[in-house]
Amino acid sequence: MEDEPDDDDPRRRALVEVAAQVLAEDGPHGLSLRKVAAQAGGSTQLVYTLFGGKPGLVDALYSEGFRRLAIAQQRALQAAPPPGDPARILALGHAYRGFAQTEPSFFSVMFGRAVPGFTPARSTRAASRQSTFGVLVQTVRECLDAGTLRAPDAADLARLCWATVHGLTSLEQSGLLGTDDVEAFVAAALCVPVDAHRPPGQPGAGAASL
Amino acid sequence: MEDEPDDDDPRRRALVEVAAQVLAEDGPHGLSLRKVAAQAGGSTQLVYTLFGGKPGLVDALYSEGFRRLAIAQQRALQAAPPPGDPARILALGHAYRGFAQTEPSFFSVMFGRAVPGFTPARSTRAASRQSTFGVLVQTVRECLDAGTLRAPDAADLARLCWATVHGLTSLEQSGLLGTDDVEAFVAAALCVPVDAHRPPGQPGAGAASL
DNA sequence: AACGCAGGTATAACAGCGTCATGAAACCGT
DNA sequence: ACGGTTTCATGACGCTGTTATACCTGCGTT
Repeated sequence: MEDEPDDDDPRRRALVEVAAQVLAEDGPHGLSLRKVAAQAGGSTQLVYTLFGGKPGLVDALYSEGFRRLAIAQQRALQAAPPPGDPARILALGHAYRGFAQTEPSFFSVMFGRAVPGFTPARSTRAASRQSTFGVLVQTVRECLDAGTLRAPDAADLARLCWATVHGLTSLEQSGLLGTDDVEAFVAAALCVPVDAHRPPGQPGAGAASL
Repeated sequence: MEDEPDDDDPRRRALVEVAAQVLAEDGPHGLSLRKVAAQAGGSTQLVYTLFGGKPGLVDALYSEGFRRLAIAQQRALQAAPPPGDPARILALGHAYRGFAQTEPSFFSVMFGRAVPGFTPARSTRAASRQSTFGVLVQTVRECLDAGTLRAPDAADLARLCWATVHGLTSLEQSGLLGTDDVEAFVAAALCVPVDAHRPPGQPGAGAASL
């Protein structure tokens, strides 16, 4: 009766690690159960006993992607100014874009329906969302509390920041943003959703970032 | 030697229409050559003679998606205030979101790597982009010329608007935006990238839209 | 210690996929 | 009317996810 994921099962973690490597190397299209199983030294049945099938494995990969994104967020915040500075929000945005560029296959699995039949489980989606979006909300809230940003609701502003950064990143990855000087444009654009809510008289985070 | 797409070939257009129907009904995962061929009353070879393979067919579907999006844009602008009013930009945003909700499978093909091996051809991507993004740039430029909006560059502001709307739409479709009252939030958020660049003293397009 | 039962694993098969080679049929210019 | 070219349908190949079957391993009982 006990069929909870049991995420600490070392065999599960090992298989997810192998699958993550295959995903990173061969892309979402090359992620096949036979390749993962072979590279893990077993048979495809392994995936079925541990994950119930490919969707289960991809679900674990989905979580793993958000876990890595959360790590990138954490590192970005550690290298950023202390809490209350809107530059921290920009740092999160750059970390987001950097993650998409470093792990485009993970990004596609998380946001782009890259694996044909897969839709993340509701609980997985909620948990993954919370682990990364919560950090952004907290960062925004610190700015509101410090008075360096003004907005009616922290979560709403965080949502808007996320959407802007995600849209820029997603369009850039799709090659639709326009090829001329993408880097500079994105760097400048990332300042807008923050500056738009900054009370006047404060120095902006500046377009000199990135 | 003549192997240009010849987009007016009625057989091509018919097959694209059938494929579009299969895509809309069964999703990107259910889009198989055998099903398209059967529904068109032929064999899979048809796709190879007309499109050179599945990527070619999907490439045509990609263009078709942007063509439909352009139509939605056109209709939205016809029902919007005359040129120069920033509300036209909002109307385009709502049309974009409406398209994503009406044709989610097309949206996934266009922006989300929904078909495993497919990447749009460079020329297809450029043409598709121009046909829809050009409209937005033009609409923004009219606002800049009318003085109802102020920004250093029309294309840059248009890019930012697109990214914001696309991010909101994409995250909403992925179920990651947050389930509580998505509609109202999106409606309000769509006003921000416009209001942020509006010279003070002008009445905003208001959050009462949508 | 030996047995029996349960669970996990590997093998092999099945249906479906995109793709391509083969033969037949149709079309078209000469 | 004929010869050449192009197109079409059929079937096969290798791949995919999934599943049934047989084996084998390990644990609890007697």
